Amino acid sequence: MSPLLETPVTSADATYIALRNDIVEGNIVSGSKLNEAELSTKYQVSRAIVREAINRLTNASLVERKANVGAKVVTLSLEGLIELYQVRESLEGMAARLAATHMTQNELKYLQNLLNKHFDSVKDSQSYYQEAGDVDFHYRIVLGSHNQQLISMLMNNIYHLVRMYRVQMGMAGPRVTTAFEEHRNIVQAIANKDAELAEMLMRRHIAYSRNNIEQKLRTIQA
Amino acid sequence: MSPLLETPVTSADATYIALRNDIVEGNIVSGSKLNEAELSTKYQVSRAIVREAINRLTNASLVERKANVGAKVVTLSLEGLIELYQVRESLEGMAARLAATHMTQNELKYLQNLLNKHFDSVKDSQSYYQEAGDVDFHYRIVLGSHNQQLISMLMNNIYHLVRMYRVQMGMAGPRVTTAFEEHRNIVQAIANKDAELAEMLMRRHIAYSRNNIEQKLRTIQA
DNA sequence: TCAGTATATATTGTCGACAATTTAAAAAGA
DNA sequence: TCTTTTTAAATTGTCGACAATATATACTGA
Repeated sequence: MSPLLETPVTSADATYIALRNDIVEGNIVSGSKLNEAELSTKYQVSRAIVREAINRLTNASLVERKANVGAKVVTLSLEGLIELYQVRESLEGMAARLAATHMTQNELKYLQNLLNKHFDSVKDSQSYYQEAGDVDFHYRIVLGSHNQQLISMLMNNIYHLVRMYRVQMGMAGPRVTTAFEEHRNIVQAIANKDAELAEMLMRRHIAYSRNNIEQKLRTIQA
Repeated sequence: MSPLLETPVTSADATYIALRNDIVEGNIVSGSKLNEAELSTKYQVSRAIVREAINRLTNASLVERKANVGAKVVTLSLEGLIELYQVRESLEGMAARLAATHMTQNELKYLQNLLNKHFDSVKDSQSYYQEAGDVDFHYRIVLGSHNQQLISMLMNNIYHLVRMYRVQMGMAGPRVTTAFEEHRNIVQAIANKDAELAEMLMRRHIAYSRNNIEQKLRTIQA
């Protein structure tokens, strides 16, 4: 599923992943303080390990740390979500542009295959597929950019926060069929090696998503 | 000078900054291994502190770490530089776009002032100003985006690596007058609140820089 | 001589304890 | 009663030591 199947080698890796999941899933509530000693007993590792995990999460913007005071789980907000999507639009747009020229035939095939499976599920209205399928779609294009800097930023940082917003603000979401159309056009542009168009379409795709989410949230708040 | 004057509060902060500088400046050569015990005695702190510093540098892409093996200073390459500039183009383009709508009057004034000073130095051909002035210019626009995610990425990660390339591959560089023109047009677009244009001009500005550097490097290698 | 194995060394990963700092509670003064 | 100061508790920052892993060296057998 996830193209980067994380294989924790060290104990710190495992703790990082566990803590990250608990934060993303909301088991540790957004905004709450992270007590190192507490987490140490919870995950059965030394405080040093917990500290390392927390440090990593700080770079991923899931946690905010203040010297001599401690770390808090990031507070989710509409503004934060918008900022996040602006960055996504920028980076994933570039990823699509680069994918258009750098993607291999095999990578492209995988993507088209994914699209077909996606199409079937849309047809049968198995909307449950949408979530994972959408994630994989975006992952593959990012990987297709072959830009390590870009890949690292999105995979290690941005996407975890995106997931956190998705899970906790609950946007499994409609837009299934329209999003599919957009995906199809993006793949087409990449297949045609039209970098300019690929970037533009990806940017619009994400901008639409952002608008959609914003609107949804506003109606909830109203 | 640097808008974000780093004030190290903890010993780990100071060590991180010291180590980072030594890497950026090339005192510790690109590609070499980082021995924790060695650095521990060098900076007069415990190994735990050194480890934390190394971890931070890993996220900034200045260091690569492999579990149970160790950390190496990143190896500079033309490909790496190109990837870096692609990311810059993407992110700083977005920063300029956002700055056009989010920048305050004071921030804009500062920028225009900077431009004037820059103009004087170009006129007097004090090219030494160019370096710091260029850096500050880009910083201010990024800050003007008021997007914390964007600011953090560029300030904490990208720019350190950019500086490392600048220092070690030695591109104080010409392009003084042409770059100045480009800067002027970007500021103009921001002042006019023309987000679209601001982004486009910033992207071109960085793309030009990249081409310039690439060309320079190729001639050296040839 | 070389391949493979076993041993020794060096280096990273992990831990518990102490030091420094912040926060909470108690005491003192007005 | 309220503000300020002092004291105590809790939490983070730092350290040195031990455990686990990887790398280098020495050894064995063909």
